Order: sequence, then structure tokens, then C-alpha cells
Amino acid sequence: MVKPDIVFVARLAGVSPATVSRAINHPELVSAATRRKIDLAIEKSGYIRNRAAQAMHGKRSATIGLVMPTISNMIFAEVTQAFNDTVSDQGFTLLLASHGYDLDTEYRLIRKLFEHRVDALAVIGLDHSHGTFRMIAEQRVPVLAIWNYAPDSALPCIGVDNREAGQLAAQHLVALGHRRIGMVFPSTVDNDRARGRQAGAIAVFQAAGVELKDHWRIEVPYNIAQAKSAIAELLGRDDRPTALLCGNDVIAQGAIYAAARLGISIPQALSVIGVGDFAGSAQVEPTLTTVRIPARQIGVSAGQVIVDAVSRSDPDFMVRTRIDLDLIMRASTGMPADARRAG
Amino acid sequence: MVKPDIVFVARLAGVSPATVSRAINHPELVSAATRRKIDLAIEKSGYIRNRAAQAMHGKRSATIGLVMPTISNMIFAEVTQAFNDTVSDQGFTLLLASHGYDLDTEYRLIRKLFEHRVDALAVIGLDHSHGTFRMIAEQRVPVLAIWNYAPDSALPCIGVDNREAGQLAAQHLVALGHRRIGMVFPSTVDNDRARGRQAGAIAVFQAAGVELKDHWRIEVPYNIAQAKSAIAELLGRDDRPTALLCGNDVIAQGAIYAAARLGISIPQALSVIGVGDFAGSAQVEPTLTTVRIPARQIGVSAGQVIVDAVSRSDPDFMVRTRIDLDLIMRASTGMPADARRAG
DNA sequence: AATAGCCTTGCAAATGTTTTCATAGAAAAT
DNA sequence: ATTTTCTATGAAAACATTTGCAAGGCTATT
Repeated sequence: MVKPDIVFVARLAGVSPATVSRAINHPELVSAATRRKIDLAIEKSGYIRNRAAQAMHGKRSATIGLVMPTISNMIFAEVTQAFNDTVSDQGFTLLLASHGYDLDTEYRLIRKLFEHRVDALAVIGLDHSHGTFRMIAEQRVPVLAIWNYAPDSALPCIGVDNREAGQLAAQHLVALGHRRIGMVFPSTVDNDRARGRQAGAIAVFQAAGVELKDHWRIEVPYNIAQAKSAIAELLGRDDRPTALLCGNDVIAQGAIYAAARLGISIPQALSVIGVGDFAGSAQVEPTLTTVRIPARQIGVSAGQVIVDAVSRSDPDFMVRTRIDLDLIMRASTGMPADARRAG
Repeated sequence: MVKPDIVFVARLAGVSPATVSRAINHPELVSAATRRKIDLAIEKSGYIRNRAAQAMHGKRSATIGLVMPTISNMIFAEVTQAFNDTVSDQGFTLLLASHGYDLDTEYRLIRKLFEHRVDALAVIGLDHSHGTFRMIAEQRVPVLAIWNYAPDSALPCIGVDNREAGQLAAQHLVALGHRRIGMVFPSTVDNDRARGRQAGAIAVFQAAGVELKDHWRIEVPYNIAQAKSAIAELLGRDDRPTALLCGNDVIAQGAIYAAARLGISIPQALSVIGVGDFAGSAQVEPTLTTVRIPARQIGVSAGQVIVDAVSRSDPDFMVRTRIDLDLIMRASTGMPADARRAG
């Protein structure tokens, strides 16, 4: 019992392979009667069409590649889900790869995706290796950058302006009257998201004359455990800031837990603000003030745009969509103690 | 400028296509000199081999399918990451699909994966539709069930005994002296994980003579927001339990936040236990007592087993690996108030 | 009644690669 | 010097499908 192929099905239905192929891909071209016979033969034989053979014919492979820094982090799980749902509804299957924030690995993974002849490719952010950009240009396949927006991006992009995200967060702290502010960010090498947010925040602080002390600026990985312990160490010192601007909500949650552990009350003694508004940020106690990045919306739009580009088979499409950010004020930020006394 | 294929590269290198193919797949069969020429031609032309054509030849497609209920939930993100890392190291690429806890959707997705001729397939849990089982049997492709262990499973499996997980959690509460216990679980239809845990817990409670009140048992989706609000409602009533056994850590985190919101102190006035030990469970305040499911370990073992089955091309392999559970005692559970007085 | 046009189907070529078999030349053994 | 054994390469078949072209049978039009 070998696997049934299209000629087996054809024989079983008493028609030619060509007709079976048509019945599957262009049902309107074959008469209702033969279609029924063929459906029956397919059912009976357990035939499953071979996409590889189809793709070889220059047709679509019906796959879309998605490359992310990591999957196991709340940060990207939500976009991935939304993106997958959207393209999946249109009959595509997702080829997933994750590179652990390493752009050389990313290059190798993207190459593999091209080997599989993905119909389109989505990547996170606009930071990529030179080789990656060259390969993408050669392949003539629609490629979309997700998560980041830049008006002058080399690739089509759908996402937010991370600089603005940093600004919004910083402005909120400044407006509340904070002057003693700490910053907790992940490494900014190979990570344009974090870099943009940090730059935006620093610009605002400088314009407002807020001095950033070096020992209140720490670098931690995207990881609650390490964020919590590093921040606990920072907050344990004698001289501590009245507010913490965190590179994202994962780190901000770490900050909230660290404060809870040390008995520092939020927002009375410490304000914490994050970026992202991930699942859980609205539920932590105290609930987290953050700059909302609408992950689901980004994933859905990205899916639509990319499916559209594929169906127009337009590798040179250009789209730059800026998704709006919102400052979500919750319970983790407030005026610093001295300002409260003064006001 | 069309895309270079293997004959283009061959011409460029001054050899036959067969030699190029060999240089790529069995480098040891071609002389160092020609290999160099070919590498150069590949580099120069930007050639990327076509896996579809390769797969069509009856060779491996170098893809592995993974079907999950959902990706956007901490629960599965970690296994997915570990599994992906493992198979990716061996040269495979992941085809991902998520069905939103619907087994008919799952059937359709698995069919699509088979269309793409995945070399192997991993699914979550042992609950699947009849059609799915039939299709899997017909396809002669290694299939592995992840996350769940059962000694009599129809499919090879690697995972934990969910019944035991429920028992461990229940025993811990009983041992602490709790008698007034609430249970918060997701829907158990089409979800053997939740079903097993619930059954295990109930068995222990009955054996211990603990009476489970209906109005202390609620059903919520896997979702912090809804878990928190439903639990807050439960805890807001006059008559409330001294302990909450939660179907997993996501729900347990919701319980912790709900208690915090209501000013109910954990563990003095309420004990909370979860199942899973997801990222964050060790950092919440109070830190969460839970039954640890080693997600990373499961993902890695699963990846190894499945790659092994593929390389032996053994569709009928059978493996049943039971991964050990551990009760992780943290700060969210303690003796009930009356027991403390008595003791 | 004859012709034109449409609908349905089959034939065969094409797709990009791998692999079996064959061959030519070189190296080794006699 | 002749035969044997290797090694490196090429020619061609095979893989499962799609599609352009052609043809046969109808219906509709005149």
C-alpha cells in the first residue's frame, strides 16, 4: 500500500490526472458529475495533495515565513498568534523561525525559509544584517517588517514608532513631576526597538533638564526573573529614584515585584512605567501604567498586507503603516512624594 | 533575470547539474577543485536550493509540523520555543499551526501540514478527533503527542501525568489542613490536560473527606483578565474558601491579583496553588506555589525523539516518556487560619 | 440542416532536483 | 606493460503535479 497520488485517484474515478488536478484547483472548470466522482475517489483513497509538487510548478507554496527574536516571550507571542490567524484564514501555513536576537542566525534562518520557497516573509524590526538585505533583494519575494515603523525604512513596515513610545513614557513621568528617574532597558545592540525607545526617552529627559544618573540606569535581558533581581538590587540602595522607566512591560512587571518584595509602595514611593501593554499588565497589582503597543492589531494588519502582496505577486510593494500608540494610565504611576507635599 | 536554478549554476561552474547536486548534498563525493568552482558559482548567482523539488523526489522536506491550541499563551510558548530550538539545530524548520482548542479545526490544520509533506508531526495532548487519528494512521509519518503522558496512549507521547499533577496540588492543600477549597478550571471539553488535573484533585479531596461546594467551583478561560474578575467575584462573597486550586498558573496569577485587589492577604487568609510553573510564577508577589511542569525539558526531549524517528524513518515508533512533576512550595500557600489557631 | 461557439476532458510538456547507471581516466597491482 | 580497482563526472529517468493546446460532443443560431 503506497501513498495514493493523483494518477491513482484519477484511475479510481475513471478520469485523467489533469481532470483531478482541475477538480481540486479550479472546481468551476469541471462538471458537477465528474467532480462528485473525484471527490468520492479522494475520500476513498485518503489522497492528500502534494504541495511540494505544486510549488515546484512555479505555483504558490502556500507558506509564509515568520522570523522572530524569540517566541517564548509574551512580547511576540501575541503578534505571532494574530499574524498566524490572519494568514491561516487565507489558506497559508506559517513557517516559523526564531533567532534569539542574533542577526547572523537570522540570516541563516531566512535563507532556509527561502529554500522552502515561502510566498512571503515577515520579520521583526528593521535591524538586519547586510547579507540579509542583499538576499531579500535578490529573492523577489514580498518581505514585510513588523513591529517597527520608520518613515524611511528600507523594507515595507507595519508597526509603531519606538522613539515616540519612549517619549510618551518619559513625558508622563516628567509631567507628574519626577526628576529622579531610573531607566531599565535590555541590550540595544541588534535591537532597534529598544534603541528607539531609549533614545526617545533620553531626548525628553534632556529637554526637561532631568539629569540621568548612571547608577540608576541598568541593562537586563527580557526576562522577569533577572529583571526583578537586578531591579531589587537597584532599589535596595540608599539613594533611589522616584520613578523607573522600563524598556517593556516584562521588565516593568519585574520592577513591580521587586518593589513588592522590598516593601516599597507603588505609586506612593515609586512610580513604574512600561512599554507594550502585554497580557497581564492590566491585571498585575498595582495595575501597570504603560505605552500600549496594539500587538493584535499589528499582527492582523501585517497578515492582511502580506497576503495581499502575495496575491498581487508584487515583490516590490511598499507600505509603511504607523500604528498609533496610547499612553494607558493605570495605578503604577503617581506624583513623587515631594511634589505631593508641595502641591 | 530569472531565478537561478541548478542547471544555471552548473553551466556557470562548467559542470553538470548532477555534480552541483552532489556538491550540495554529498560534498565528499566531489573533488575539492570542482567543489570550489561550484561554491563560487552558487555565491555569484545567489542560488538557493529548492526544497520543494527536493521533497518531491521522495526526500525529506526538512520540515516538522507542530499543532497547538494557542501560541499567545505563556503555557505553550515555552515548549514551542524549546521544541523549535531542538529541531532547528538538526536542520529542520517548523511549520506551525494553532487551532484555538477546536478539534475540528485541528483536523483541517493537520491535513494542511500533511499536504506540505512534513517529515513528522507533533501535537499537544492526546485528545483528538476520530478523523485525525484515522488520517495520522494512513499517512505513515511519525507523530508525537507532547505535554501529556498516558501509559496506554494511542500515540507516542512525552509529557506529564496530569492526573498526578492534580493530585499533588490537592494533597498539598489537604496536608496544610484546608477543608474549604475552591476549584478554578478552564473548560474540560476537548482538553484532556485540564480534565486529568481536575479528576486527580477531586479524587484526593473525596478520599480526604473534603466536601467540594458547587458555588466554589468556577470555570474560566485560560486568560488572566477573565480569571481575575471571575475569581474576584467568587472571593467577594460572604462565604469564601480558605484555598483555591487553579487549573494552571495563568489562572492562579489571576487569583493572586484578585486577592490583592480585594485586600485578602495571601497566604494568611487565602492559599493559592497552580499547575505549570510558567515564566513569572516564581516572581509574582507572593511567589506562587505550584506543580512544576518542565516545559523546556518536554520540548527538548520531544524534539530529540521526533528527529530521531525521522532519521530512522520509522513511522511506527512508540515512545512513552513520563516526565516527573515537582511540587514547588513557595509563598502563596499556608495553613488555614483555624488550623493555625489550633496548632 | 449546416455552421458557429461553448463546455468538458485528455494528452503531453514542463517544473527543479536527485540518483542510478555508465564511462573515462587515473592510480594501483600484477 | 597489462589488467584491475577507484574516483570523479555526466546522461537520463524519475518524482507528482499543472496547464496550454487540441479535440470531441453539445447546444444555439441562422
